[in-house]
Amino acid sequence: MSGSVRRTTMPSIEIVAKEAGVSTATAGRALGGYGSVSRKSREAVLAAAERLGYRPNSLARSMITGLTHTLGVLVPDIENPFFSRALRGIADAAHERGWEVLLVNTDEDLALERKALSVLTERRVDGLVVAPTDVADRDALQAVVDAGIPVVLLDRRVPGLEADTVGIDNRAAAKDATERLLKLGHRSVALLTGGDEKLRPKLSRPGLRGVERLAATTVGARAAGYRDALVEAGIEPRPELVSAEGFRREDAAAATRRLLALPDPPTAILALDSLLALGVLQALRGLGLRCPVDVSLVAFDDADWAEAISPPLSVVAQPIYELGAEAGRLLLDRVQGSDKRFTHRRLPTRFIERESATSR
Amino acid sequence: MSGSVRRTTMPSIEIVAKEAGVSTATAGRALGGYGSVSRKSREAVLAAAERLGYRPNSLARSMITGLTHTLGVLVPDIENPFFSRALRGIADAAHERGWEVLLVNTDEDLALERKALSVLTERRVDGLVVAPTDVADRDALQAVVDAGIPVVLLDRRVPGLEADTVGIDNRAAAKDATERLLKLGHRSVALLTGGDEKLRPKLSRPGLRGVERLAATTVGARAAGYRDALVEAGIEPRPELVSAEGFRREDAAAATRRLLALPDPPTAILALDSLLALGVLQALRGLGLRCPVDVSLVAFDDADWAEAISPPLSVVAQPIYELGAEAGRLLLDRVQGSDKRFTHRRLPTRFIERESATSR
DNA sequence: CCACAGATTGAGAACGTTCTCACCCAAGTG
DNA sequence: CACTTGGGTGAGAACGTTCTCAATCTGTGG
Repeated sequence: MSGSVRRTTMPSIEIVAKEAGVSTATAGRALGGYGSVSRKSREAVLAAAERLGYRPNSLARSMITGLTHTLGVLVPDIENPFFSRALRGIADAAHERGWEVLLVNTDEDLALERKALSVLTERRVDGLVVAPTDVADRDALQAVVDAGIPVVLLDRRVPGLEADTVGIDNRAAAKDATERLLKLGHRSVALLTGGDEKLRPKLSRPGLRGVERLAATTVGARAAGYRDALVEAGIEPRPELVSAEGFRREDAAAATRRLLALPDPPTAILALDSLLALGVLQALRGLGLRCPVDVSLVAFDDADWAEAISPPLSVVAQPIYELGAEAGRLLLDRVQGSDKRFTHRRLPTRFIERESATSR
Repeated sequence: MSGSVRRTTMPSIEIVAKEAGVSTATAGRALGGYGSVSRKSREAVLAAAERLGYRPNSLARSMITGLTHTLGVLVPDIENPFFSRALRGIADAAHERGWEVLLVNTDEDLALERKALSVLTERRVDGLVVAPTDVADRDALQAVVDAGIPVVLLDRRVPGLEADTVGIDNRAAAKDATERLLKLGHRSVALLTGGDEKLRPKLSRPGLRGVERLAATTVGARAAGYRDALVEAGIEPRPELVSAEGFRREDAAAATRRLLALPDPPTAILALDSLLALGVLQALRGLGLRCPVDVSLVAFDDADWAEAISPPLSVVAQPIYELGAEAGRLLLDRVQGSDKRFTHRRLPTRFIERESATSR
């Protein structure tokens, strides 16, 4: 432990008891509101506490009760609007029932995620909401569960883990979005996954079983849905139209330029999150092309700017806040002793048609 | 305490010690890495710990050391990109030195802020980063400081509070932005503050001393800077061009429509945050007006979409991440015993000229 | 062999709560 | 009057660590 120890001067229950002329047991009862205390004692204790500026020490309380009233929350990137909105939902659900939130950014880094799980376990959080990194460490998560800390997974799933999950039906949502583009007459639709380059070959040419395995991750499930729509429409998926070249805006811009330079360029693009959509728009501007007249665009997530820009963006809106709130509620139910079977809750998405996708 | 008590089965140091055949004191030394332990004992203890899946209980540790290694963070709205980015800075600074972050959303609600301060005090956080609500409760904050918990204020200041503060020079930044619009030939520049309706009369007609008092809040300081620029340019400020009609996008859109319906409408608008700018853009679209040919626009904060939309938005960029990181570092310095005088750090802003503001 | 420094060890206190348990006492009951 | 009932009370254990301190062990130099 580095650093000098700061010793605060906050009075303990014992001091308050002495001041009030009663035992610590009675003072504890008066302050904690349990057991039975005479009116006289209670008033004496409360007055003494007020006078001394007594604040209960919740650490000591937690030692006894075995509850920290703290929920750990692990997200890859708090700056991502998806996670900050979901976090809001989690925090609200927690506060509503008297819990606080200990937040850790994992930065999409597996080592950090493992470290965080370890730290939060030592802090004895009552439960954990985890939005796992794409390659989440099943064993590390299972170890937490085995230690008696319930876990709820948000957005992404981890096969084989004993935990509740909350998310959307990614495959269906992506399929629906793709179908809408196809219905508008687009025959060559590109997919911007934002995923890692390593993922790309798997996304574009999954084997028969490959598609199923893919569907475990969020990106994978959406890619599978995109594929589903193409196949059902009798269109042969073209690997070069599936891009997994990074999740930053610049990556998406570069990917867009590459796509539009193809001999047979796409006439529509499906972006798997709103940051990627920004990259597309930026690239189009740079190329002197216009949306939707030259290229149609549909994105996941209804960012606050989606409605305000020109053209207003057509999006697949997820109930992000509700996802977080539901995860929080589910977790607190477990913490408070629910022994129900693990549930996997899929909340409905909503396609919001604006002006960025038109018929060809 | 509501809910049933979950009793985890995690082994304590005592169990580990027994398994290893040593005393709890020795086991503690071996596990904690303090004091001196023979190689043989240490190995026995570590092996036993591994076997039993021992995880130290940081609550018990905190009881003894007086340090929770936890920083409390109070923000009005975690969904606001400003705060989520600043939070990222705080969290990174904290993690770097081995601290965790307990996050509370105050929702711009004074009662919630007070409640949160109380809860975090009881949790014995080692320090607090607070982005106070506009009408922050000085006394509640001072009580925390008096209880021995150092506080660092982020973005907004609270006059008379014994705390470090980190932010930008709001008055100068707003003055600079306004001057740039004036230099482009605009003579009637509107200001969208996003503040509360109650604030408006104060903003538009501050008395001589009023300006000084105003400058204490972020919105107030920026309004003062806007005024400074006008006055220096010899332009009489027009109260009806200063809008404080709410901080949501729709509020800004409505305000814009009102402004442009004036007999002598503004030719340029300065929006005090990026969400308000979105409202302006949305209103312009609705009115069939174009930016910048019909109305110029400059906003605070370089949102991710600012560069990608049409036209790319000219902005006053704050070093948001650095503000958070600096607040975190300053706080940890205090926690670890720095007794320096309170500092008020102003980080530099940067005007990014893009295409939303042109000469008239 | 003895004295001594330094490493190693364990008993037990401490942190600030909640919980268990026995005890006291006043008020009722037969 | 003896006997129960139950609210009110305080002593002390418990939670799981770290810290203090005295005791024991080890090896070294004389």
